[in-house]
Amino acid sequence: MRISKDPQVRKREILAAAGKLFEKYGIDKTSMSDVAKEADITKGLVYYYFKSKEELIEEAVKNFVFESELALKNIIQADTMNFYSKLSEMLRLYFLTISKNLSINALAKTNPGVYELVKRSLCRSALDLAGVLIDEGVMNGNISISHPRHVLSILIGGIADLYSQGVQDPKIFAEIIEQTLHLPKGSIKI
Amino acid sequence: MRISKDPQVRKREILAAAGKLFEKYGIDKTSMSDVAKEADITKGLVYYYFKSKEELIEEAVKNFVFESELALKNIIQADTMNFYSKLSEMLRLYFLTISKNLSINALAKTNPGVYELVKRSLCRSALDLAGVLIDEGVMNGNISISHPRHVLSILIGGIADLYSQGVQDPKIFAEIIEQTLHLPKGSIKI
Amino acid sequence: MRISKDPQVRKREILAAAGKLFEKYGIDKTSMSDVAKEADITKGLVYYYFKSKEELIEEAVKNFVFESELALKNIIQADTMNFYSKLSEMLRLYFLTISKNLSINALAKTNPGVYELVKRSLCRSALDLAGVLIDEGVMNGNISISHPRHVLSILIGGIADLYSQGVQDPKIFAEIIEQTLHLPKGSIKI
Amino acid sequence: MRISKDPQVRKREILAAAGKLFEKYGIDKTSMSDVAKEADITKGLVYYYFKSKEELIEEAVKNFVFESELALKNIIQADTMNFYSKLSEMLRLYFLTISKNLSINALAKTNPGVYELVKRSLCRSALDLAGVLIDEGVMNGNISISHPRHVLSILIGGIADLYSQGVQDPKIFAEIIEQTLHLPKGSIKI
DNA sequence: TATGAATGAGCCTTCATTCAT
DNA sequence: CATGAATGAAGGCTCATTCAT
Repeated sequence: MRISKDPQVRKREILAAAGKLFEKYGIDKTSMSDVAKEADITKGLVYYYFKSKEELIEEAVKNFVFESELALKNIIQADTMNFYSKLSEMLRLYFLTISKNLSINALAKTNPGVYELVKRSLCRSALDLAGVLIDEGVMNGNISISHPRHVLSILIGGIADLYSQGVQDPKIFAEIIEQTLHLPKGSIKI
Repeated sequence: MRISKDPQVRKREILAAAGKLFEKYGIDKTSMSDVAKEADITKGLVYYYFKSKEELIEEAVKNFVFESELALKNIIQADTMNFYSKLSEMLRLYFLTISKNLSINALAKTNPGVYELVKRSLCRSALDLAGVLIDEGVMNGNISISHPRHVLSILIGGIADLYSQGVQDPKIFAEIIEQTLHLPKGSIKI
Repeated sequence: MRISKDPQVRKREILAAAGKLFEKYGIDKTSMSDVAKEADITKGLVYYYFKSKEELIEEAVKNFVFESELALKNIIQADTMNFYSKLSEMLRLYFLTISKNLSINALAKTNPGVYELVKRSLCRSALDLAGVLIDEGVMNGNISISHPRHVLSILIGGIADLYSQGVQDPKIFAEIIEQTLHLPKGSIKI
Repeated sequence: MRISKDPQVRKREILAAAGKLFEKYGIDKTSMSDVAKEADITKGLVYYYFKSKEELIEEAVKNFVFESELALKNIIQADTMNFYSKLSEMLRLYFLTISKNLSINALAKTNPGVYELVKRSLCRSALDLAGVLIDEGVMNGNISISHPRHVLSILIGGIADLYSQGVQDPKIFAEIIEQTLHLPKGSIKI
């Protein structure tokens, strides 16, 4: 039967369906048919909203990153916390993001061109946001290491990898981060 | 025209062609036809040497990892250097491997099942080898941080990422490593 | 150019095309491309209606057997005829079936797995139906030979073979059948 | 290693290998590679002895039929037996042939064009040979039915089918044959 | 908006056949 | 005689994309 919906809603539904399948099976192994089935519509309609698979991918990824970014932003910009709390909070959120959807990685690792989109995009946003924190720390004297942004970058990527390899104890990460950023012991509480 | 070659040579050529395309475009987007074309032979011949695409992939990956491992082993097991030199040497080699073939990552990141094979295999081997060094360092008192292996793991993955993002100055890496492992300044020379 | 048709019609057309080629060239030597060409559509569309060649074969065979069965049933179950008329009628129909589509045999003999499906299915149905007649004849005293069902089976198969070898005079068959079943001369009229 | 053999021997070996595989898997599903492997030689050599697969098939089938014929001939032409003994003997042999190598049927049923070759060839030879017997019987007054050759043909084909469907009791066949050829009870002894 | 039949290109794989050695 | 590397033409199947309704 023929169900008409608000275009915006439909589009979001398709994006959601695509995102779900992309994460689960990878982009290459997800066909437009699959997406249509998952969204409970016909292939034709998918093409009505997205010119091509490529466009669908692009938007799905944007969607993805956007959601993550949003969450990060909200928390990190809170002005009520001190440096260490913010860092802690941010890390907690980061782990949440990683664990809740190991899918970020799934999506990323699974797909060629997309990898850059997601990883870079996520890292850029993480760096942008966390970077401000870092700068703040540097200015406050809370952070004294050199190349703080690069170190942050290494941490962000490396931690995600470690995590996906099974190391998931927050305490360990806290210690490692303190150590790596040369922060006082116990300053990070995840 | 018909050019016969020593099977060993042919096989290597095919493996090389496959490796090249896999790195460049990803495995899924490289067809057996592409491989044949790149190797300047017919599809049929590819199948003469490899029962299936899967087998070709497997061997190409093995090939890949093997070469990297070999190089790492050779250098790291040299008994003539002290801790810092070995670490330096190893890092130099690591960068060489990464830079020469960003392909490791390319290959790895691009492909689902393959990702594990390569990354795990490479990381395991890097950790195995470097791990010994680290342990040595711990025993010697050269290394005093906690979770040294995890930190190493983070560094290995994170550095590769940073590198592939365009940061390629060895000095920076040296500094970061010294800092992260809490080694004396200037101890690492890449 | 693009011609849309009622799916049911299309499906039947494909089945018909497949049936035709299967009979003519054998299943193995008929490719999905051939079927598509014969049906004047693209391969893709064949796969739109049938998941695989196997499924197409299965349905084509079912189609085939079904039609034959249907006709046999209708006539043999008529209650208005006596034993000999029924037998005559049935034989007439049998020859019709054979001659109209020598294909039954063609299809059957040509294909390994399929052979059983068709031949067994057709013979079973023929035996089931004719068997009732035979039993009736035995009870009426119209048939007095031993192993009547086996004899029937031999006749059914053997007649088809003879027929396909060029012997097609109904009178000859009538005589042979009378003789073989030990019926009065002239009782069978094809 | 390179083993040279008498060409005639080699050819026979290849024919034997082909025959074996053709019976076991069917002609279409037997590749020239398979034949070469079975004969423990290379594909090239198969083509040295047989211009094409078709030629190999042809000769393999001839080979096949020839062997069967030979056996039939030998027995049936013995002058020491009376009509009924010869018929009995011939039937015994026929069953032997069928049972020993249901392969005849296998080969036959499985392959399109080949079916005719084998079946016709075998039937022709059976008819030729048995036909003489039948004629003898007719002349002697031992056989009084009409269309004796056609009946024979039906029996030959029908019996093989019945046999392959599981009915394999010689007594039943003897009875059926006596009955069908209108011979005295007990005259056939298989 | 929405449907779903239809297309066409491309993919992995198999195999009969050839040919330089 | 014999080898086995090399070719080329299909074959079964999938899927992104289009289009008439």
